[in-house]
Amino acid sequence: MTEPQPENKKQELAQAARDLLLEAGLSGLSMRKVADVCGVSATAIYRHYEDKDELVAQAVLEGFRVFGSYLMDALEERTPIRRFRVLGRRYFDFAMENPADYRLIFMTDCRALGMTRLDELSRREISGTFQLLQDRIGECQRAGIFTKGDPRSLAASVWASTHGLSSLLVMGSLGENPGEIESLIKLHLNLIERGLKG
Amino acid sequence: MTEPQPENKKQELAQAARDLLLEAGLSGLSMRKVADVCGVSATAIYRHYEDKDELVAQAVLEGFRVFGSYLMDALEERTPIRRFRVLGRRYFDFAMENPADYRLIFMTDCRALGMTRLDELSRREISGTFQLLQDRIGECQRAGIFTKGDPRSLAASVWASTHGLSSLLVMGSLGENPGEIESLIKLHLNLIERGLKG
DNA sequence: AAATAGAAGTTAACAGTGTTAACTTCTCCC
DNA sequence: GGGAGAAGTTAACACTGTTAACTTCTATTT
Repeated sequence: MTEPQPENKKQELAQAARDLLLEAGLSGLSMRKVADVCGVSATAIYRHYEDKDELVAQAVLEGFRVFGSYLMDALEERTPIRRFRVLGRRYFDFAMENPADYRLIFMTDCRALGMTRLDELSRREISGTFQLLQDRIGECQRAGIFTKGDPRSLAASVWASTHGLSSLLVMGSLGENPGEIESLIKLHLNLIERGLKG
Repeated sequence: MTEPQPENKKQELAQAARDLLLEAGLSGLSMRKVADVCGVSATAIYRHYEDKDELVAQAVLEGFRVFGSYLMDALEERTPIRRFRVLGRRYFDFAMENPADYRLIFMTDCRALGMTRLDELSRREISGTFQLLQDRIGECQRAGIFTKGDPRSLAASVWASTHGLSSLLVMGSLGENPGEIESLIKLHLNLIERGLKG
């Protein structure tokens, strides 16, 4: 038990990569820097990860876990409409409280950067989120709260506008004033719900 | 007049950079490749551009011009509501017809990549687009077509959802079927207009 | 016309990148 | 004790953006 806390090197490397990623962005991350932080040579990383792409994907995976935990709060609620509302609210909460993660997950053009693993991971996560939303909309429809119509299309519409607003907020395109931001989110959530009620 | 067609080297370099960018993405672009295509040494580029960031920004600038020309079509229309509708439609047209440009302009996290010039450029363009939209909404309000309310907030809402749907479509998260895509766009445009009519 | 200034190009080089190959070192199991 | 395999090492390769020093050409000025 001479080790500090990390149970194994693989996790320590991923954590170091994540720290660098969140504070300095993709351009601030290099194999040698990660290795230095962990007191190891750069090539040692390749005993644990196939390449940089896989290391980055692993680092971002933790962000996905956090994201998932935010959304899962919605399932604690007891009625369909409350689950739907909390889902939307928690999505924005995640974006505003973890902007660096949000950018990495949803605003990084992985293909253009040649990061295929991270791309796959993101697509899967987006897919999962989409399904979660579609299910919430479906149960609100069955409860007679929302208008009838293809839940897939409705989910696409809702998810698109939610993602769009989050992106703009995270980028700072709509200002930094917390009060204004909150009122934009409220307006948006209202607009969405009104649209779904037909 | 022994030159092929480009009037000067600076433009030729930007065009070569743009070609590489559109076909191979950011990771497929390097100073040496651009130089090779133009039959010149890599360091010659620095006689025309301060650094890679500036070259890339110049290459993407052409994409902004195309984007702008799509949106300007809206101003040809003769009534406020038609201008508003065409603006939305042309936005989607641009995204679907120029996905690589769309990604570069609106889906690249420049800050995380250390590309400050491109970041600035994108912010300015986004800002301009936002103003254009806000003005269209404003004139529809004055014409009594749209509900009263802070045009800035309404524009944010509309622009967010439009950008969000475009992003998802460009990423292929909502499938590739042209018919489905078109109906999603139609659904969305309808939803927006309905929301704005109160 | 000769001289000179400046732009546009060159090569060599530096520091940094991801990644591979070959070699060591350690630990565990038979 | 001996072998296996995981985890580490250094050296090296092929790239990356970028700088410095040097040439070369063109155009203006005297």
